[in-house]
Amino acid sequence: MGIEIASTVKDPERIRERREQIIQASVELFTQKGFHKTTTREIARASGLSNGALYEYVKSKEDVLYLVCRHIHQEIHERLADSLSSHERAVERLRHAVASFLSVIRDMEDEVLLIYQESKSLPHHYLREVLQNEQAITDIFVQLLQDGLQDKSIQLSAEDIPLVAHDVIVLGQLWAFRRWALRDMEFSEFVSQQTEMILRACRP
Amino acid sequence: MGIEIASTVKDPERIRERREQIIQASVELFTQKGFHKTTTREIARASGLSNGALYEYVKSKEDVLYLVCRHIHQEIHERLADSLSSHERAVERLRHAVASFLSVIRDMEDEVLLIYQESKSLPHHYLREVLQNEQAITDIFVQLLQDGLQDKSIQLSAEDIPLVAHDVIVLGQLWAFRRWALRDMEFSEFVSQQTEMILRACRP
Amino acid sequence: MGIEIASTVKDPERIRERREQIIQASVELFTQKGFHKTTTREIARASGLSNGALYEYVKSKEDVLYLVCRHIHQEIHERLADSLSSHERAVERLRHAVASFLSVIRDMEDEVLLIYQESKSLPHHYLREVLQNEQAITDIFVQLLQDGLQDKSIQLSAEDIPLVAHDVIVLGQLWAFRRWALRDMEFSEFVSQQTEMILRACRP
Amino acid sequence: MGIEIASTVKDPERIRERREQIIQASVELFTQKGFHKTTTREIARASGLSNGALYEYVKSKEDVLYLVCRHIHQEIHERLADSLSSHERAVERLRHAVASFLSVIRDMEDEVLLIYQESKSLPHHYLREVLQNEQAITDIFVQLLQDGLQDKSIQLSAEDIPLVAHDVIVLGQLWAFRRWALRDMEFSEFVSQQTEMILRACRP
DNA sequence: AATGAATGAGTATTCATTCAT
DNA sequence: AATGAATGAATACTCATTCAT
Repeated sequence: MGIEIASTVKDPERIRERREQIIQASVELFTQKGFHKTTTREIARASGLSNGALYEYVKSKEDVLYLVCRHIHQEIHERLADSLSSHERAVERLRHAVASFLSVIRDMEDEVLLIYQESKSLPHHYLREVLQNEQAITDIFVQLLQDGLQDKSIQLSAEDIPLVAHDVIVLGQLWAFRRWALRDMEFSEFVSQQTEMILRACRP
Repeated sequence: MGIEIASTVKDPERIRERREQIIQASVELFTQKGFHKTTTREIARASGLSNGALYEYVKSKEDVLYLVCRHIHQEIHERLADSLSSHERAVERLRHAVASFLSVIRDMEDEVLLIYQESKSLPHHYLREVLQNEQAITDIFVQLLQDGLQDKSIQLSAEDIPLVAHDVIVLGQLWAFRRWALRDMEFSEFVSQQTEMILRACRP
Repeated sequence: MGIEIASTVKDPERIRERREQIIQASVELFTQKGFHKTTTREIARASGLSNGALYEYVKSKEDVLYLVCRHIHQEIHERLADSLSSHERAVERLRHAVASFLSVIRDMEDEVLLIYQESKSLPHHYLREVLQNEQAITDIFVQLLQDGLQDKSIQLSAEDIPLVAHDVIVLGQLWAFRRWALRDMEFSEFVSQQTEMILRACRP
Repeated sequence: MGIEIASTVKDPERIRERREQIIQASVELFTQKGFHKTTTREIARASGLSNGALYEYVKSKEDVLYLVCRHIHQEIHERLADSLSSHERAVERLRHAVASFLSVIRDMEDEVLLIYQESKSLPHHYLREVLQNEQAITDIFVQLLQDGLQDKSIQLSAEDIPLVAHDVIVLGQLWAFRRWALRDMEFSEFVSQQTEMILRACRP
């Protein structure tokens, strides 16, 4: 899944493990210092690898950024997908999904910000992939909205759905990238307001 | 207004002109290549200045970034403020303000993105200032919402207003930073959907 | 006296005045920060001149250093020459000269150090001149020693005189360039010890 | 011994070797062109290292200067200490030490000058160390003079000893930093005169 | 597979000097 | 005579990447 990254190492399991280390270390570093101000030496050291070993699992610093972005998206996607409820009415499933999504955003504030701020440094082919992953998350809400259309628990014209789905995403991400403006707000308050905002869009 | 940036040049008019050149050139460069990948040489050359002259108007590369961010915010703020209508009912003034804001975002897509992606590279004291400017823009909508509360054309609990104002901002900026997902959408379509979304939040 | 330094300014009196300012400012700056770490801008500013005006009275930064070195030597030479006493016996005149010389060194510690540490940065033709000035000061002691030979108040073989004169100089300058080692020593103590050292060399 | 200088290289033996190269090259360069006019590129190239490799063995240009000064002092100290004779009477040991010291100064003219002229460019903590090393050399003579006091072969009041020791040093260094004035003098002549001067100070 | 030393291109910034006004 | 803006060469230091061992 995603773009294959070349490695000089044969054992796939070892590759998996080492890249796991690299990703853990890099998320930490990138969120703290930013991609450009993090050196590959720092990445190697924090990953428990030597300078040279790093380049056996990755061909460039940009590869690391891609791995990190992909990993973050995977985690968000997975957590969101896992939380999907099985209420009968789609609108209820949506309400739950929004709540879950907001929780994920809260837990992964720094990571969400990281993707927004650093993904522009990705080579084009990686960026495309990353945007697809972002879309895949959005599509979860697209699906829920379509379900709602079907079961009539949501009132929207079909062509409005894509944008509404994006709206859901950014209304959630707001918690991450306007955090500086929301210092005093309780997360629960945020959840109820944003949920209300979104659900209003789904009523006639 | 804003943080004073030292210059070795005495003539204030000349400083204004040259910094104007620097800003124009840098917006272009930063939006195309990003702040880190742009060199000061490129900035100087594109500004029509020599390497040395650049540093007579600015003390560091970060100064340039701050000037750029401030400039962008000023332009957005000004255009938005100028467009405020004088309808009797606040809700109408809000509707117009949203429309204007979205136009501004459309015109300044790259600049909006620039601030989101590069402002993290600012030294702390500059960043604070930049965030204040972002807040100042948000406050325009805070004011409109409060007006609406007053004249009863908007129904919201007072404590919800700040977040709604931020919602307005990100629902607008969405056009800029999720542009890749909206390739097929007409701007007018975007405007009407987002306006609807926002106004729904203001009704009982 | 000394090497003529070109100037684009005609009025010799004005040149004298301005260079006086330049020298005063530069002695201060060079002793504090060293020649290399002092910029011509600083020199100009501290001299009360504009950047450009500085270069009307001097052709290069090295010119300034030369002016400074010459000025220091002139002052030392003058103060030493002025203090020469008229005792009948040369050995007494020598004793007084040594005392005067040590006073001058004490008063001009920083300047003496400056010449030792920075004169190597002078272009060759200036350096030669500066060394001649240093020699001229030494020659005052050469003369006194020769006088002593003549009047028999000093016992030395004639060929030893030049080196003894240099010894006098460095035994005096020691106060300046090993100051860090003499923190606890009274100047008067220094004077009496060094005088004794020198006079012993002049006895049979 | 001395201040530890950080290196990114692990193998201590390699560090020793490379720094040796760096020191050799830098003594040459610094004595010829001075510290400020020598570039780090020149240092690297003359050391047989790449630009980057230089900075694996040293963190700054000032580090190189410190290494050079320390090396010079070490060599002087070692050669002087090694030459100490075992004559019964301290005054004889002193005479020999002076002769050895003067030989060392002659062999290391440029290096002695280098320390005098460039050590002011050292960061404070390095300068302190360098002055301590200079003092350590002086202390060898302090010790000899004290021995002489003990065995009565030298007549001095105890409190005069420190300054006399410094006198010995500068009377020796004179050969290095007033070389321009001593072009015609035989070194042997210099030795006998300075030795005589010093020994006279030690007699009643 | 791993190490870590080596490479060298790249970059922000400074500053002596010039020159149009 | 004076100003001060402009120039552009120069330079210490960094860091992604390679490669011998």
